[in-house]
Amino acid sequence: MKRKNGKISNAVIRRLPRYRRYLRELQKQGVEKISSNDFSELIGYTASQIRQDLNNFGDFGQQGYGYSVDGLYEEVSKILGLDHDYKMVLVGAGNLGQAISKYAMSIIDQGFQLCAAFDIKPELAGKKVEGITIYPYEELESYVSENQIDIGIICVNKGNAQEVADKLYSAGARGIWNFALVDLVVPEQVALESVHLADTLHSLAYHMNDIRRKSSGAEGKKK
Amino acid sequence: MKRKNGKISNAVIRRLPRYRRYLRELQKQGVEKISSNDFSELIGYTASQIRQDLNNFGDFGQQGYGYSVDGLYEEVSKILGLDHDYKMVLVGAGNLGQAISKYAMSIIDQGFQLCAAFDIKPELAGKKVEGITIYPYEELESYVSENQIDIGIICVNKGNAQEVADKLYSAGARGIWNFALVDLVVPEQVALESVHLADTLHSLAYHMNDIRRKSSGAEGKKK
DNA sequence: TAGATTGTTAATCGATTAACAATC
DNA sequence: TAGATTGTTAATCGATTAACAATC
Repeated sequence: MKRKNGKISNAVIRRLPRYRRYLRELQKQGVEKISSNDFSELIGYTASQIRQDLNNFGDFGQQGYGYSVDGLYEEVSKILGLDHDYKMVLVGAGNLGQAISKYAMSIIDQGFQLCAAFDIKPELAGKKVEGITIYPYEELESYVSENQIDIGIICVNKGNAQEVADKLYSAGARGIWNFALVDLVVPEQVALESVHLADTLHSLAYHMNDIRRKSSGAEGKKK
Repeated sequence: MKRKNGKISNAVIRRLPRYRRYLRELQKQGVEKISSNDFSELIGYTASQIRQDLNNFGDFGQQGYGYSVDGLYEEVSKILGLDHDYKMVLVGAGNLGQAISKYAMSIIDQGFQLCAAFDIKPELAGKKVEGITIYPYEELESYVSENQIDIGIICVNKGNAQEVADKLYSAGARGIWNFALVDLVVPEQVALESVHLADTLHSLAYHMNDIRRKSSGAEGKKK
C-alpha cells in the first residue's frame, strides 16, 4: 500500500467501508476486474470520485484495464486496518449495552472480539450477557491493560461516558466506539467513533415531516 | 416556525439533533438565553454556522439579546418533527434485531413507540422480545396498514432488506430506519436513514491505524 | 498499434467562515 | 441612546466533478 502524503479527509474514510462492501459482492459473483465507470454505476459515486478516493492511497488500477476486484478488496481492507484483529470490551451492560453486545458478539468472524463486559451495578457482576461475563466496573482498567484491549465500547449513560473514556485511554485502549448520547473529548492518540442512535432517528423524523410538508403543501407554494 | 424556501442541506439536518441536545442541557441548568457566541463555545460549531443553520428555518433570535433557550429548544424540536409521536415495527428478530428492539423499547418516552416485531422464522412467532410480540412475517403488511405504523426498523440480513423496505412502503410506512448492511432504494415518499454499524466500526479501525502509523512513523517522514 | 481507462490537474460547486449593516 | 448580537451578504475554503494527458 503506497500511501501518499497529506491528510485524508473524513469524507473519503467514510466511503471506504462502502467500497469494500461492494467489492466483496463483486468478488462473490466472480467478477475479476471493474472499471471506475462500471463501479460508479454500481455504487452510485461518480467515476471521478472513485478514482480520486483510491488515489489517495496508491495506484491500484491499471490504465486501459481497470481495477482488479480481488486486489482492490485486499487493499481497501488493509487501508481500513481489517487485516488484523481487535479485542474489545463493553462498558455499561444496561439496555443499550446488552443490545450492542449482542451485535458485537456476532462479528467475531470479522476480526472483532468482545472479551468482557463491565457494569457499575454490583448485582450484575458475575452475570453473563450473550456469553460474556460482566465484571465490576472497578476492574475495568486492570482488565484492559492486562488483556491488551484495543477498543472500548461505551454504553453507559451520558453522565458517566467521559469518565469511562478517560479510564479506557489511561488503561491503554486506543479506540472508542461510543453509543452514549454525548460528545466525548479524547486525546489525539485515541480514535473515537460515536454512534448517536437517537440523532439518526431524529434526522429520520425530520425527513419524514419534510416529505409530508412538501406533498401536502404542493399547492400552497410559500414564497 | 417560519420556514424559508429552498432545500436544506443534509449537513444542516444532521446538526439539528445536536443543537437540540445542548439546548436541553442548558434548559436543565436553568439557562434562559444564549448568544451564538456562547453557544459556539459550548457546542463546538462556529457562531457563524449556528446563525446560518438556524436562519434556514426562521428568525429565532433577537438582536442585541441572543436566543431564548426554551424557545429555541421548542422550535428545533418542532423542526425535527418531535412534537408528535411515531409508531414503529421491527422487522427481523435475530441477533441485531433483538439488540435494536431493546433500545427501541427504551425510547417510548421520547415519542417513539415500538408496537410489534416480525420474523420470517416460524418458530419465533408468538414469542416475545423485550415484551414485544413477534408475529409471522406474512402478517407484516396487514399489521402496518391496519395499525397505521409510521416507521419500520429493518434488521433482517442484507439479502432480504430491500423486499422488506418495499413491503413497508406499500403498507403505508413512511420512514425506514435501516440497520441491514445494504444500500436500500426507496421511493421519494419514504424517508430512509441507514445505520451501518459495521461501517462505523471499520472507520474506527482506520483511524486507530492512522494514529498508530503517524506516531510510529514520526521519525521516518515519508516524502 | 489502437482503444480503453487510469492518474492527475483544472474547473466547478457547495458548505463554512468572516464581515457588517440592521435592529433590539 | 449605546452596546450587543442577530440576520444576511460576501469571501474563503474544501470537496466533488470534469477534462485530458499518460500509459497499459
